[in-house]
Amino acid sequence: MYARIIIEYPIKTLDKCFTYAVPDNIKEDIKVGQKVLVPFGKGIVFGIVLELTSDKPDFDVKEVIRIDNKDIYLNKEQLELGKYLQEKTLCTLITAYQAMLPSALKIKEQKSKYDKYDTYYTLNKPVNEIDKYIIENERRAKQVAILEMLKDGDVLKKEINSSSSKTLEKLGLIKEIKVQKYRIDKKENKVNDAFVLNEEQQKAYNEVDLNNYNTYLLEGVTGSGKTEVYMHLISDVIKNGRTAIVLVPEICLTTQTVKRFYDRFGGDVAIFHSGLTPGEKYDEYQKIYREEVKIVVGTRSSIFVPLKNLGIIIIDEEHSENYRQDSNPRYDAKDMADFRARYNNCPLLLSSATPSLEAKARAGKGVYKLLSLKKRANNMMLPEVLLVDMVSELKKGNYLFSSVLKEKIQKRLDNKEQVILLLNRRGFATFITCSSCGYTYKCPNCDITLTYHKSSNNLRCHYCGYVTKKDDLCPKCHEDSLNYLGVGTQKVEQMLNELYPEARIIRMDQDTTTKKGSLQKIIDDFADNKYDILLGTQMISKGLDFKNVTLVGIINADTSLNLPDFRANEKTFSLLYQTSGRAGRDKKQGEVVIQTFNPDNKVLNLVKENDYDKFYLYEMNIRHKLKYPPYTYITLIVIKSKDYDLASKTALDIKKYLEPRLDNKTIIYGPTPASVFRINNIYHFQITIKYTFDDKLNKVLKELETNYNTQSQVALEITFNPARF
DNA sequence: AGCACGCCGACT
DNA sequence: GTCGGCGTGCTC
Repeated sequence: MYARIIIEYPIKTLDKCFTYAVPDNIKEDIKVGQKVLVPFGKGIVFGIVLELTSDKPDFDVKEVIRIDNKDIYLNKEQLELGKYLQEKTLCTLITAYQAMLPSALKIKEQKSKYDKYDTYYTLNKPVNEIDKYIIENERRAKQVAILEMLKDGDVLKKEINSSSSKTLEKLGLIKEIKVQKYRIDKKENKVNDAFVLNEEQQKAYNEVDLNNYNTYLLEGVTGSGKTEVYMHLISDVIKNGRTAIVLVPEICLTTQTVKRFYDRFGGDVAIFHSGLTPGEKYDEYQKIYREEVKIVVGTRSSIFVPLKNLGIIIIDEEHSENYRQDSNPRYDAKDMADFRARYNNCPLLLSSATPSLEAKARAGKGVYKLLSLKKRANNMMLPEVLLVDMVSELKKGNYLFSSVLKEKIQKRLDNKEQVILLLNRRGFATFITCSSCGYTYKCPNCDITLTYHKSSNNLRCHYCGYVTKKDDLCPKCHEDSLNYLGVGTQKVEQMLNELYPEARIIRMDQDTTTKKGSLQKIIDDFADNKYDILLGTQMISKGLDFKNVTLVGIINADTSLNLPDFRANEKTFSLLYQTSGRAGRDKKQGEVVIQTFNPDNKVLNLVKENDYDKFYLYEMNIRHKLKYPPYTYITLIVIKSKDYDLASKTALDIKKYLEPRLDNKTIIYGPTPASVFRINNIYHFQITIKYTFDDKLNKVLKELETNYNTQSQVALEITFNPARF
């Protein structure tokens, strides 16, 4: 028998099968999808078996050394999904398979053993013998107590470990056993079927055909109870003996959503997100392999879990950029979900209050089936939105907070209600500029404006980590005119403290949430009313459900509008609309204050109207005129090199290479310096390809990669459908 | 990725 | 004359 194997090195030239002989001693155990150890060149490497065959090759072969772990392997569906991923993103096959596995199972040398065990004591003799011993040794109270306990069931060794237990062990009456312990253990199954869907939810639920592949777009206003619809569908799927995957953007996971799934489905649920340790992920994976769980709730990479017989895939907050991975392999979890839904002939449900224009357009064309929830589940009105003109506020001397917002915050504090404040800081951070000569600090490696950190009085590059200290005088003109420009959450927090010394304020941003569990703690504390004001960046916009929040303030609505990105409007609308949706989720009516320097801006006014459909039509019109997605597709090629001339020359060469080979309706833009031109002294050029239909593209780009990506001084990076550029 | 083979510059 | 630079090519 021979095995066709791909090996662990993610190199274009090794992206093919190598044939090895299978020795007799592992013939019985070897399976397609397994991780094996093989000799390769001078050394020994890991690989994955892709095919087993009896055909003798016409060249000499080496033998497979051993199977790495016969219980862990990629199943047939995963193997095919990996090939699809390779095809979609032009990565190597091994890269695709690596991406599908949690770090503990990756195809490489494993540093540690991940299985975790608890040691228990258990009876080692029949009960009548034990009873006999108890009667004969009545006065040995401790020993008797232990035996009586063990008669009722095994007990953790550490709870009863003593000289008495050791004696009993020596006598052979009791013994130790090891039981694998899951790091996350949710045994209790508090199935709560009591929740009844309202009319709209019921209608959406009825529309979903669980027995066939179809893609649905569930468009539901904030607070309309989309999760309840998922739960009911999943409940049916499980009753039919099938399984479910629910994808959520990172932030939603640490929050109430997961709790709701546990409350509803208990031990049937496994979770996956970046906050888990490798050991925890390993354990969750074990539960799936052993078919102990039926539902996986997790972030992007959870789409690869080896759940068998999928009955539904749900993608919550469908519009989120987080479903696209922006490092290799640059896949879109939605594509992967589509593959798996087809493979398992089950529905794919995309869901959002502000669907991506792509999804909404497909729903409009009937490619997706549209389900809508227009009312909030509690029948509350959507919050009332107020736009405040900051130009005139600035004249009154109100820099960060308008008088309206200040007044409304005070009112909430008086009423013991809570406030959420959003600091929209995308592409906008605290930086230092000289008001005399205009000097700004930039990173010497990356051409990026350095961000000022007040606590350490230094400046940092957020791309490469470069740090320098702030001067007292401007390094260029030597005037004492170095000022802050832009605001960070720390600055806003400081101002809030001055304005409302009695208010309890909690900040939620990168700085305060990096530690494991700290995000969860902030959310829990705020939900418990331990704070009055939650101040945060974009991360507060999604999925959070605090009943006592009646006011949402958006401090600077404009920053994301000015992004150099064709999706700036879409991102802004989604961010503001979703953030507004955090207000008034219970019995009290919510209010939203949006501060802007462009009060006439169309997008902001559509947020004010709470009207996604109008926004959709408005934005589609722009996209149509400018030939942007969803009317076209975009593919981005980034050319990177330490050598400026080489990078720019290669970029030009590539353009010349592509022009005659692509469809003549396809447009090639560039090369231009990439939005971040220099990172860590590596120069970035980019070429943008815009097309509606080009069946040659994938093939041509594949050839391009093989032709150009072998030069070690230049690297190519191809992204289909980039989230941003 | 690693390693070997191979053809041109400054050195004990 | 040799040591060693890293460019090209191969690994079942």
